[in-house]
Amino acid sequence: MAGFTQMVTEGKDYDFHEIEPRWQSFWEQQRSFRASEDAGKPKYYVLDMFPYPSGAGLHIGHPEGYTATDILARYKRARGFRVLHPMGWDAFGLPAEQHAVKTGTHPAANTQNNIANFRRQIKALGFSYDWDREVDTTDPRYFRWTQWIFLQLFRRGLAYVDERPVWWCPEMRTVLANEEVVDGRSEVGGFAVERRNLRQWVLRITAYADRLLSGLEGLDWPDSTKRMQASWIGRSEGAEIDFGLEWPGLGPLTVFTTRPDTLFGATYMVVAPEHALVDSLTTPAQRAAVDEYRRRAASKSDLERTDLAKEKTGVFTGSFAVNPANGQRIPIWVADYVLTGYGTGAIMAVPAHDERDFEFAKRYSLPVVAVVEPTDHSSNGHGLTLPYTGDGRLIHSDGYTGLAWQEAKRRITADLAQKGVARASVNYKLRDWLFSRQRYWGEPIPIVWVGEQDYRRVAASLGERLPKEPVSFSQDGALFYALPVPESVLPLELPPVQSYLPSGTGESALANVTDWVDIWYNPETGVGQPASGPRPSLQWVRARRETNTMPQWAGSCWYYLRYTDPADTRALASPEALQLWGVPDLYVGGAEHAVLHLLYARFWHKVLFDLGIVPTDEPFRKLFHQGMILGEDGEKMSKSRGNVVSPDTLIASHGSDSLRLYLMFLGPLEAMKPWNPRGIEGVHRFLQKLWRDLVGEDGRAHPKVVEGAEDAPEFQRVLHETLRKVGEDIEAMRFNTAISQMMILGNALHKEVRVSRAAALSFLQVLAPFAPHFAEEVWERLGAPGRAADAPWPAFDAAKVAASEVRLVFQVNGKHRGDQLVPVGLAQEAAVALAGAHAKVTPFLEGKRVVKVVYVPGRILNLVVA
RNA sequence: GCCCGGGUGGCGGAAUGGUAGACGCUUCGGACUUAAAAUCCGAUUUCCGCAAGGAAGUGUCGGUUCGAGCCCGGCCCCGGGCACCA
Repeated sequence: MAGFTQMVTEGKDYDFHEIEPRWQSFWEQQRSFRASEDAGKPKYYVLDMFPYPSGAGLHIGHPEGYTATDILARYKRARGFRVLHPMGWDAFGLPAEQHAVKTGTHPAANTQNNIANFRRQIKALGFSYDWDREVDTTDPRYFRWTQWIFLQLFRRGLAYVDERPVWWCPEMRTVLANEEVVDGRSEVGGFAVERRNLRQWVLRITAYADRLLSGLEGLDWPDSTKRMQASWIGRSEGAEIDFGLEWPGLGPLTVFTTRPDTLFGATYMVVAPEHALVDSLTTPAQRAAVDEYRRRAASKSDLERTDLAKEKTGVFTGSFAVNPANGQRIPIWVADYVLTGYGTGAIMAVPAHDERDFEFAKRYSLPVVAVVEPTDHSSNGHGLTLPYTGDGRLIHSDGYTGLAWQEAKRRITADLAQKGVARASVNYKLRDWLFSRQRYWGEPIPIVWVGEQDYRRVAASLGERLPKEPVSFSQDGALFYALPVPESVLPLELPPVQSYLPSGTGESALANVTDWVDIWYNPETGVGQPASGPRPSLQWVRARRETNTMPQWAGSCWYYLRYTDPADTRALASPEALQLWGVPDLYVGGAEHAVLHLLYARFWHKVLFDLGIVPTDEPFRKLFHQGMILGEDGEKMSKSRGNVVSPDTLIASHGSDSLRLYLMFLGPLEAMKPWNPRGIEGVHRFLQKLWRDLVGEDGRAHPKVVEGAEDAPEFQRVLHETLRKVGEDIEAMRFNTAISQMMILGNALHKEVRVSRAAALSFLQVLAPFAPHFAEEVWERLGAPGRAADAPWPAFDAAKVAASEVRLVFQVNGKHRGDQLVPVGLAQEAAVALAGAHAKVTPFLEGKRVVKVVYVPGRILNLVVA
């Protein structure tokens, strides 16, 4: 034993207060868990969703997932893998900014304090992270590459600006994304929000919709998560159909429908209040009513337009369209149950076969024509309850009547396409990703805005750095064009500001830093100088910096790549590192990220794949969600309920090994489960008992642990069963049953008078991933060489697991009537004979005839009697 | 409304279609102690029984099977997600 092995703790008691910090500092000093880059070993990359380092500190939910991945990381190392197991900080975020607004101190200061606290808490749990690879999304050396990725998106035409209605929170004076608005209030803070149009950066994630959907198939993810992503993407196949208008000058009114087969049942049309043709379609007589309706719709929040819109409303425009199937004149209505953002913002209404259209038609007494009836329906649509949305064949549809609806859908689409009035079409619910925030504490978007003439002048020299279609917006009659900042000046850092409060005009605090925002800009070098100063030379152009910053999702979209090569200054990660580590083999985190984070990261990853930067087109092959830990009362933990359990408190009272064990013993990792404050006593007692059985009065090996002792066969059986089961359970992430089995072995050990040292050491090895401090400490006390963590995983001996005798259960007509120890491999005849002689069984056979024998060797013998 | 997941002792939970309740908590009894804590030993699904033993039992109703917590169908309850996406 080298170096460190002087026993600091000589005590005979299990003193975790001394043991745990001792091993933690040992690991820290030795940097024991640096990822081995030995290419001769198979790699295993196990990733946790990195936390947002909040001021509240670690929540009990964090170490739940982290313990699971740590067990896997330690287990895989023992199995000969080179393991990448990193940790970092998703540190941009609103709370830090709000804190900065309140205190006037830079958000980075508070963020670094929180990180330090999180790091301390995480280290106190003894996780085997490679701390040399820690990443921090707010570190300019990190977000330099977040910005770099943005520039790649920009140049590929995947980033654009758009004036669009977004949630505006007057209280925070900032814009919120849809996902931050819950029930018409801000998710953080619970403030009222309203709609407001603002210029926004948007990422064209819809361009990847199909690949994001089809890519799900090969992933080892929870089905529910895959389903959620699929329904979020919401692909639907149908057709765009042109309806002629009575005023030909307007062109056609185009709708999207998934049911072209119901075209003959279209009895009216609906356009969204924001539809471009509403004005032209409105007749003078209807003008007042339509204008009033549109005004009311505009002032409604999304909440009112969706959740509360139990009763559909609308107004007639006064115009008619022509059904291309039968030439019928059908009225065009405006109604807010049709959404602007989906399809064409207009629909053909088929009340007989759509619940929403049916409801609307009833309310406004519009005609209802059934054109599909169930196949097994014998009458001609009489007695059919409408709306009918099920399977069936067509009726009242000239030329298509009698066809199954799926076939009719194909034929009608094809026939209309032939005439040039329809096209097969695919639509997605997925919308482009709003990618800007009017906030200070985020990655600055590396863009400057210049006038049209300047853009033309410099565009040629920028070549590939620009998208094919320029990104521009107009303001007060002038056009502004987006120029990317050259990669050479990245990172583009946040300038100091007087106040962190958003400007209040819809821009971030950056808008107030005049010398930073309004600049003379050199497009070649990317250098900016205050516009208040003189123009350095004619090469420089007048520019305004982008004042939006990126949303919090940005940094978490690619952090798993940075871990492979966290200090690289030439690339987000070197091709060698990306080759060496690839993508995570396992990703563990909460189901609350099932859609957004995981979808956004997949999107960026696919773009990076298309750029040839990453070797795979999916980032997370295998995903696992740990379940939430509820409070003692079965409710979600929250400060207001006063049911929050703190890791710090538990480490102080029972130690981190006990906490780790209990977190895993609570129940299946994926299950939602309540915290039981008494429960941790159980696993703590298990460790204490084991200590007393292995460590003697002198603080060294217990006298019952004997080198070379012959272990009792039953003890050997339990030991090898444990070696087998713990390994299998870790692989399957069934940590709770692995711990049960170790407790069974602990109980068996306790009953033995003498056990071999080898058996004790094997036990410690399988325990080590769960309770690493304890295992190392006892390993050393027993005088074993090296570290438990470095010893190869103990193999189990199948021959020792098998018992020579098994308990065979006798059943009569499927009911348990007795049992008996029998030799393994007992023949059926012998088993039947034993049952026939068994005192408990014979009464049930009395006077009966055995008509069937079911024999499962080693398990049951079932005699079916008549 | 639609799509998932789940209902097992006082509690958390175990159970390749083969002894339901492993393991732990709780509670009760015993040992040790002046005493308590800790520790150790034992019991702990319900009902009947002094006992031996018997009967019932995995939300509910039915089905498949020699045998169902597990498979199939209906219903009830709980949790999660989506929610005018045409």
